[in-house]
Amino acid sequence: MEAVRQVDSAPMFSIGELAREFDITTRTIRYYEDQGLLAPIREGRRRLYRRRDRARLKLILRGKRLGFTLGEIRETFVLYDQAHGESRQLQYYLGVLDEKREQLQQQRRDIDDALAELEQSYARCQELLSRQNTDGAG
Amino acid sequence: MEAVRQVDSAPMFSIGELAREFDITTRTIRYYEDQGLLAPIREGRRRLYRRRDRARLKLILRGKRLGFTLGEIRETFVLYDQAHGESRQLQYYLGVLDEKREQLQQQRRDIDDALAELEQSYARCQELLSRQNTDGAG
DNA sequence: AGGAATGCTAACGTTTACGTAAAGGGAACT
DNA sequence: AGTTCCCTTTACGTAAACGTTAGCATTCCT
Repeated sequence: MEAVRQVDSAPMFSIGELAREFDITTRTIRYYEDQGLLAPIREGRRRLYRRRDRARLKLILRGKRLGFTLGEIRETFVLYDQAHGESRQLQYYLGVLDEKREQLQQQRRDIDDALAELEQSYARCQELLSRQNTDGAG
Repeated sequence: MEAVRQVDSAPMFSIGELAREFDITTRTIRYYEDQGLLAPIREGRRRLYRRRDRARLKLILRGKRLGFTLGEIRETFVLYDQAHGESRQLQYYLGVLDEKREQLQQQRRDIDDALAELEQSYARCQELLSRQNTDGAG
């Protein structure tokens, strides 16, 4: 047997499969669960990850690539899950989203700046090299 | 006297001034120096930061906003400072820059994805609210 | 001159995000 | 039956990035 599957044929994953797929350790995945970021179902003692668990893991890893802490990532999950209720909750959620958008846009500006500077360095570097190859050759 | 200045009128900053300007603690700034990221000059025991020290601090903070570690940031500084020499160094530097570009572009994709999802959540949230205001009123 | 503000070093404390054993259960291959 | 995987919990260890406290020197203000 390769992939763990349920009777209803909904795709399920073992912790090892996910670890291999995303190139992280099983320890890391368990730690995320410990921190309230994942909630796989159990088959006996074993963890079974559904599609949505796998999707959340993807979101966690993307968040990490962007420099967010696990705490920040968890908060977005909690908020998202709570955003199906009263008007006050929804209003609050909208505010949080506004802040997040601000932050992401700032990050994009930072990235664009960094990329621009990188290209300048790249060009200067190439110039130096081509000069060395031209007048340094004997 | 407000800003610390040298005889030659080159603008200099105290650690406190920089801390206030960038909304960080002096401890943080000293820590960056400890980690080899900053190298202010001394006037007796006191640190004096030149324009380039301030510029580096800006770069550090931008790097941090993008989720880079202080170690990664230091490496870019070291490489940049060394990139004025032999062909081999320059070649190596170009390779590093290629990797950095890859990474930054990945991050931009992540951000764009995150922003797109955020806008979807935003729209759904607003829809829910407008519905509540419409058929919930009476 | 006396106090407040600023700066210094040294050192211990703290949070985050895991790494790394240790000790064991259960299935499967030989 | 023995070994090999894969999974489990528990728990101690660790690197990074500062926070915090202590004790002391300067400098500014009044």
